[in-house]
Amino acid sequence: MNVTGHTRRPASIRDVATAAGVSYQTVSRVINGHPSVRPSTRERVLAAIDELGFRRNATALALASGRSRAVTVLTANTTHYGYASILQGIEEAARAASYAVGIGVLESAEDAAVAAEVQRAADAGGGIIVIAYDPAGVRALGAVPAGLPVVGVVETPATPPGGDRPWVWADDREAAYQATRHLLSLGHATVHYVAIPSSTRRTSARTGGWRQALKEAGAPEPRPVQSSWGPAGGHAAGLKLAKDQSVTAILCGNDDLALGVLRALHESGRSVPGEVSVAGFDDAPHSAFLTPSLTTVRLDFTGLGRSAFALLHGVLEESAPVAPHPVSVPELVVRESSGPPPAGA
Amino acid sequence: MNVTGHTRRPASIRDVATAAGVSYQTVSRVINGHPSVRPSTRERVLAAIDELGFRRNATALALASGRSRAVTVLTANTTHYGYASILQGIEEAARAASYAVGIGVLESAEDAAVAAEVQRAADAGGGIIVIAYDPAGVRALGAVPAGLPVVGVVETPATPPGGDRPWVWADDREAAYQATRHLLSLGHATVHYVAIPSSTRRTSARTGGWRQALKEAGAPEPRPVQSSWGPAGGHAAGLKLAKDQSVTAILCGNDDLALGVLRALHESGRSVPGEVSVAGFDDAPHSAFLTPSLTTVRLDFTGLGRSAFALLHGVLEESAPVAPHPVSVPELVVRESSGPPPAGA
DNA sequence: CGCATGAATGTGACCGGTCACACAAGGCGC
DNA sequence: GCGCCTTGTGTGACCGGTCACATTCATGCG
Repeated sequence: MNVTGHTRRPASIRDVATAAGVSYQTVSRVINGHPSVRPSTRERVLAAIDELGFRRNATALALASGRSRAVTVLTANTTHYGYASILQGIEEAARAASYAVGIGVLESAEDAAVAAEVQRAADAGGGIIVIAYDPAGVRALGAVPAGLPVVGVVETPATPPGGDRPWVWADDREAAYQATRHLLSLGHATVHYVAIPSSTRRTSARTGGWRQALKEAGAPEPRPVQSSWGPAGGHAAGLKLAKDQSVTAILCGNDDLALGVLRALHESGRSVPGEVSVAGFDDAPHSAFLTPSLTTVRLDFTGLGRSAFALLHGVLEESAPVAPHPVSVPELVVRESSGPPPAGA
Repeated sequence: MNVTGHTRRPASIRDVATAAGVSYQTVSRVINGHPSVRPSTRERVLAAIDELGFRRNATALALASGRSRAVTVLTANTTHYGYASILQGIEEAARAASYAVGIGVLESAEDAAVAAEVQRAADAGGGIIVIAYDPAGVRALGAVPAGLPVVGVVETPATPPGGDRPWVWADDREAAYQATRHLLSLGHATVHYVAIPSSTRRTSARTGGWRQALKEAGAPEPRPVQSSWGPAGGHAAGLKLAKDQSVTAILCGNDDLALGVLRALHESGRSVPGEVSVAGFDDAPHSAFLTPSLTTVRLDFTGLGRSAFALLHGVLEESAPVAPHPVSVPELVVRESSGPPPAGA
């Protein structure tokens, strides 16, 4: 090991070559595991590498070979539970594969801003993963120039794509369906829905699953309440719904929204689950500890992130066969916030 | 603009040079804003750049010049509110300065694993920001080889460092002090503390602020309850404290912990704030919407992240003067979860 | 025994930029 | 009219790897 205190320029393969008495190309062969290197030579080179503390320069590798072992994740948000968990999953998988992970935040959904951010991601080299749950993400996915390796993390598509499309998704349509059926099965006449901002299409996957469950049960379909991502949005929506005495069950587009709704119901003097049942979406870490604890549907966001990376990895390197990603089954988690409707209803 | 559909190799400065009828060096001068280029020449080059859709190759730039306009953030976690917010702040500032942001997660605090992750960050080139609120982070900060540009985001240091040290921190010591004084001022005999895992030192900054407030008030100092980061840890700690009828005020190391404590008190039949007051730390987005809403101390994590980047930016480029980062003042947010102790106590 | 074959290694060019320096043309002072 | 400085531009080497090809030497086979 290099123990000299000087912060000298790090050793290059030519330094190693000189130290080992071979050509730089032989060093290159050794670090790349090329078979036709005499064992004794390999030994000497490895010794020199160790002695000089050589590390292969990632920048030079990227420039010379074109491959860069890097992913850039484009996302509108890094703090919300779902987004953060997907990012975590990507990072895990990327680290395991020795890939570097970069992030770019889509602060605005405006076309020019999105395009600029996509450009930056493209400049970084390597692959791109776009989290396309919102308008900014959807636009970014669309703005990625053809030919670049990219994978989208999207809502459940209306019709499953050809199987080889570079997209992954959690089955949030099914999740919404399950949650709605759960509430209906408790005896509620219908279920109201507080929606997260849709990705761009008229009907988001979550809304679709909710609607389907209502339709199958012959329940009336109330207008969904459009909201934002955070608890404040849920709070506002909750205050509105609380005024309507006929509302006995509310499904929320995510757990943060549900939190706001719970608070609004509390402030309006309506008890949960006595008078109104509430269900969330995502099973965020805090949901089990709320009072009342929140009935919700768990989605495996971390696994989704891992799948996204695996798919991209397959696109970037021929090796790993691009198995169509396993859509994990959402899991209904029944807690205190849902129960039968009040007797009078 | 290049409108041909072919995914051809992107244009290099030599392509632009040929198109504009100049040498590649002149193109280099134009894209770097070098003054001595005849306006008419500059014009022609810019036209060629536009026509070919030329973008400067970041990898080649990094290799040739040594500067890489990139930051890698090393952190033990990306999903907890504080960490995620710091990351968000860093990203914002980095984006504004046209820097790429990479992340590396310290999954284990084990020395070898930490060292490997630090190596990866170093390999990426550019600067490093280490979030050192926990043992893994602290070790990573220590493992960064001398000579590399690095900034640490740390707990309030016991004695403010020389002013030019590449560290930033929020005043969490003061924040804990304020929260504790608030609870004492309501009439509580003392305040119990549920601690997040300390960074490594015996006494964390938060613990120190709490202790100081107790000491100044002449209040007895109960043993802090060591816990984890998430609500589950707070729940366990809360169940223990709930059994002790003398406990009337609890300060928690963060809002997630406080959430778990609230739940534990609820399950134990102890009312908040009637019998027990609870205060959190960080003012996470959901804290205002809990029932009861959570008294907490707000820390500007996003601003902290921005400061960290600004400091690193100053280290990497001589330009921006390295103003010592402004330690923002924590803000006590009094909500429903704190009140006077029960009459009998 | 001569030659094709393959293993082990070396040489030069290249990736796309930057840097140091050379060089031509024009303006100015003397 | 000469030298000198400044402005504008071009040439070659270099950053640290990879790639394509050349070279050397030992081996197998007709």
